[in-house]
Amino acid sequence: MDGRDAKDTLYEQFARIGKAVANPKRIELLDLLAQGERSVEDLARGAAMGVTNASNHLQTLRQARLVETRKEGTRVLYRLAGDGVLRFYIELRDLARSRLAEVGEVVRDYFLARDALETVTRDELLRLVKHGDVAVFDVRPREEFDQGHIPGAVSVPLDELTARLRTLPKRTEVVAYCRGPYCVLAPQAVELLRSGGFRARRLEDGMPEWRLAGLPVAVGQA
Amino acid sequence: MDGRDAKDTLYEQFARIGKAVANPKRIELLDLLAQGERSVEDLARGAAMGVTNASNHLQTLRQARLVETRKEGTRVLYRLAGDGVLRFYIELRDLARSRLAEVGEVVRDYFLARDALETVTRDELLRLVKHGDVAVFDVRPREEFDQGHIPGAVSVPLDELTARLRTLPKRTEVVAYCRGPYCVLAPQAVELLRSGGFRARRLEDGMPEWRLAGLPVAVGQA
DNA sequence: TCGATTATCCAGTAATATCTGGAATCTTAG
DNA sequence: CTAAGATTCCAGATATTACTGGATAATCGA
Repeated sequence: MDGRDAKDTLYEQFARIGKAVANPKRIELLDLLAQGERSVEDLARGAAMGVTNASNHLQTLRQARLVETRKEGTRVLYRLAGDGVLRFYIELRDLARSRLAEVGEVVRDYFLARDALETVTRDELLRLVKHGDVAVFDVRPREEFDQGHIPGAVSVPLDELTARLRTLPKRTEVVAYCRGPYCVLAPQAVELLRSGGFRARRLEDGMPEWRLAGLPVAVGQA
Repeated sequence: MDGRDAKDTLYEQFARIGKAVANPKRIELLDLLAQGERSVEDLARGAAMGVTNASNHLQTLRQARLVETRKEGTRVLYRLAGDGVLRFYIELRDLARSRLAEVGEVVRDYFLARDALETVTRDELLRLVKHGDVAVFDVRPREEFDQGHIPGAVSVPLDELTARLRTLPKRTEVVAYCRGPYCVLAPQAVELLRSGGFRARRLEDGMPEWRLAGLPVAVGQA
């Protein structure tokens, strides 16, 4: 075994991971999977692509050992292959953050302007929940809520929010959270709540980061 | 701005980072740059490729903002663009670690069998140095030592080690370190030292990890 | 067992990446 | 100002990747 050959093999293994995240669609799939396991068709719909194509990308991710599968009846459920993958994805995302400053104004505003809305850190939220001072809204789709949510949070998908406002006492403070820092659901929810006269903030990031921080997670329907 | 367009742009930015590390040679360049800044020709030699090719890869890395440049006379010096890049690289490397178990026995042994040799953690080494109980050997090339090394360490490139052994008291314990967990310099040094009758161990990882952990770094010739 | 549903496999095509040599650019030494 | 050295730009051949649509395999409910 030559030193050069060994090195080549080593860096080739590293590059396998790199190749897996060299495609925007595959990253979007990883982002969806960070919320919990999902079927191929579901993922294809979520990432706006054909089922065949989604299946192909998922195969690629599986060969790189970033995702794992489980069969349930006629469907194949994909999930992230461990927390290491999530840590890696978050590191990638944070590193790419500075690049967003370069792309068009429009995109920048779409994702970054929301930082202006006041956010709550995980620790703050924990404290608030413990004192019972706030209502915590999980504004993701209900299936994602069921797969894991912050204990004490209630599932309020965005399209049900308006209806829910009518039964909510005006003086309640609300903290909304969703998939992560680039998810637009929580910011939209906060906007809706504020225009309805409520005090509302959003969690600075989302469910995956909460779980990765080792904080408690509740599973199943509330 | 449509939500789909915005998402596409977002994930495209993430994928730019992915594409940058989708090639084994580029990863090897990053690995070299983790030790400090180097010129194009130097990097090309270190990664065993043509200068033109190396320059191309470095351009790619620069466009992804993973590296930055500085001109010095007729040469261009490349360096990592901040600690975020190093953190990302380390996360990638750790994630790829499990894949090494799949490749041939030969490669696995070349890099992983060395784990059998007893290692020292960073905290242990700090304590040992403070008590003055050990000699710390930096077995990387001298240029890398000059760009940053553990305070109190002496530069002993591998090819000078044998000569150095003659002036070393037999009862001295030595801790050797090099570029990182996949670098073969320190393990080879330990082997040499032991076969010469010395007590020797190696640091579990290398200089970049030491620096990233916020531990003190000395610059310049000892 | 049969039809419906879900996922994967299998070409074929368009697009992209990699590597190589030679030419062009820039900087310093003399 | 000129020559030499270092780096980048450019053009090409080759290989790899991304996506599409049709065919195939696996599973479930009736």
